[in-house]
Amino acid sequence: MPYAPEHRDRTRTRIIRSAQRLFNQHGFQGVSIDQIMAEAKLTRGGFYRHFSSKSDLYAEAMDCFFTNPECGNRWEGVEVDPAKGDVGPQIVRAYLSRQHFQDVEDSCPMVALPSDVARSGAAAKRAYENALKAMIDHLQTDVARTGKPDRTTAMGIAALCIGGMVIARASEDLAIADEMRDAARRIAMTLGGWTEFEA
Amino acid sequence: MPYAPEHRDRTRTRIIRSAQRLFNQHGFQGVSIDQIMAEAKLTRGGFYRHFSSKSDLYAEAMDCFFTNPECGNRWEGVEVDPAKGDVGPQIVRAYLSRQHFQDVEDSCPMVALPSDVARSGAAAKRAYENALKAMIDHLQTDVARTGKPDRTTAMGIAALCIGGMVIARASEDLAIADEMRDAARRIAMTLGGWTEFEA
DNA sequence: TGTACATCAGTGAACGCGCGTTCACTGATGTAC
DNA sequence: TGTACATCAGTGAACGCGCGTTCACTGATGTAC
Repeated sequence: MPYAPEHRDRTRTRIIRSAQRLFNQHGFQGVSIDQIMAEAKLTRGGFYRHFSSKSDLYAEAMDCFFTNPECGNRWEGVEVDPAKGDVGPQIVRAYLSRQHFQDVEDSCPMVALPSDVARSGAAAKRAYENALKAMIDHLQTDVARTGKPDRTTAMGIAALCIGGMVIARASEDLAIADEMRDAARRIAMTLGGWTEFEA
Repeated sequence: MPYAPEHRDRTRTRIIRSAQRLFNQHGFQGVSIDQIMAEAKLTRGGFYRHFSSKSDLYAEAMDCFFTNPECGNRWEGVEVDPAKGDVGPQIVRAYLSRQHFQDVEDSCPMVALPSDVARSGAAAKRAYENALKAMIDHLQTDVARTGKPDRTTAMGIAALCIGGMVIARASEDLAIADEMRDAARRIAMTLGGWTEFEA
C-alpha cells in the first residue's frame, strides 16, 4: 500500500478548493481543468484519478462548500460567532458586507454562481438548495426569538441578502452597488426585528 | 444603393432577438455564434457585418432588451398595464409570477444572467445597472404614493423580486422554488404598502 | 420601359486555438521478507 | 536494519472537436442611363 490514504484525500481537497475559487471568479464554463489543476500545483492528467468529469467536480465543489466546514463556508464559520449573540443579524451583516462584496474568490457560491447553477444539472441545484435551506433555518431561529416565528420572513431576508449582493456585483457603478447592499441590509434587519450596530 | 436600409436593420434585430433568447437559456459562454445565427435563419459568416465581436453583441443584446421597447421588456410591456392602477404591485406580481419563472427564454436578463454579467465587461454591467435603475424608479413612484417616499424600500423590493426569482431558478425542488417566489412577493407587497389580489 | 452596373448582405470553407478526455508512462512510497 | 517489489498518484503527449474569427465569393437589389 503505497502512499498513506490521507495523501490522496489532501490532494483531492486541494483540487476542490482550487475549483471553488476559480468557479466563483469565472463560472463553470469560464474555467478549464488545466487551470484548476495548475492552481492546485498539479498537471492535467491527474484530474481523472479524483473526479470522473468536470461536471462531477462542479457538483462536488458546490456541495463541499456547505457540507464540509473545512472546505469553505466563510460567511458562517469565519465571520459569524454564536458567542456574540443572535446569529441572524450577524449573517445579514456579514453577507452584505463590503468584504464579502469584494472577495469574489472566497465568496458564497449562492451569490457568485446562481445563474450558472440554474443552467446546471440536478446535483448542483440540490447543493444550492441545501445551502439555501440551511441559511433560512439559521435565520428563522432568530426571527422566531424576536416574536415573529415566520418562515416567510426568514425567506425574505435570505432573498434580500442573496439578491442584494447579486445585484451589487452585476452593477458597474460602485455607488449603486453600495447603496443596494445598504438598502438590503437595512430592510432585512428591520424585517428580522433586529437593530443596527453600524452606520 | 442595393437593399433598403431597413432590410439591414431587420436582420440585425433578428440576430439580437435570437441572441437574447439563447443567452437567457445558456449564458454568454454557453452559446456559440453559429447557434445564434442559425436561430436567426442565417449562417456564420454574416455575423461580422452586424457586430464586431461576440462580446459586442452581448452588451448590445443586454442594452437593447431595456432601451428599445420593441426588443423585449415583457415584464413591463406585455404584462403590466398602467391603466389597471399602480404599476408597482403589478411589476412585483408579474416579476415573481410562475409564468416568468418558467419562461427562461423570454425572461428578464436581470434574473437570467446576473452572475454572467458580474463577470463581464463594463458595457454589459452598465446595461444591467440601467435596467435596475429603471425598475427602482418605477417602484419608487408607487411606494411614494402610499405615503412612504423611500428609495431604500424601492431598492429592497427590487432585491426581493430579482433575488427571489434567481434563487427559485437555482433550486432543484419546485416546492422550495414556489415557496420562495411566494414569500418574496408577499414581503415585497407588504413593504410597498400594497394589497394582494391573489391567494 | 428595359438593361447594365455597383453595392453590400449573406455564404461557407478555412484558420488557429484551447478545450475535455484518454492513455502509456514514471517514480515516490509502504510493505514483505 | 536493508532491499526488492507491488501499488497507484501524478505526468505529459496526444486525440478529436467546437469555438471565434477571417476571407474570397455570390447573388439579390436599387439606381443610372
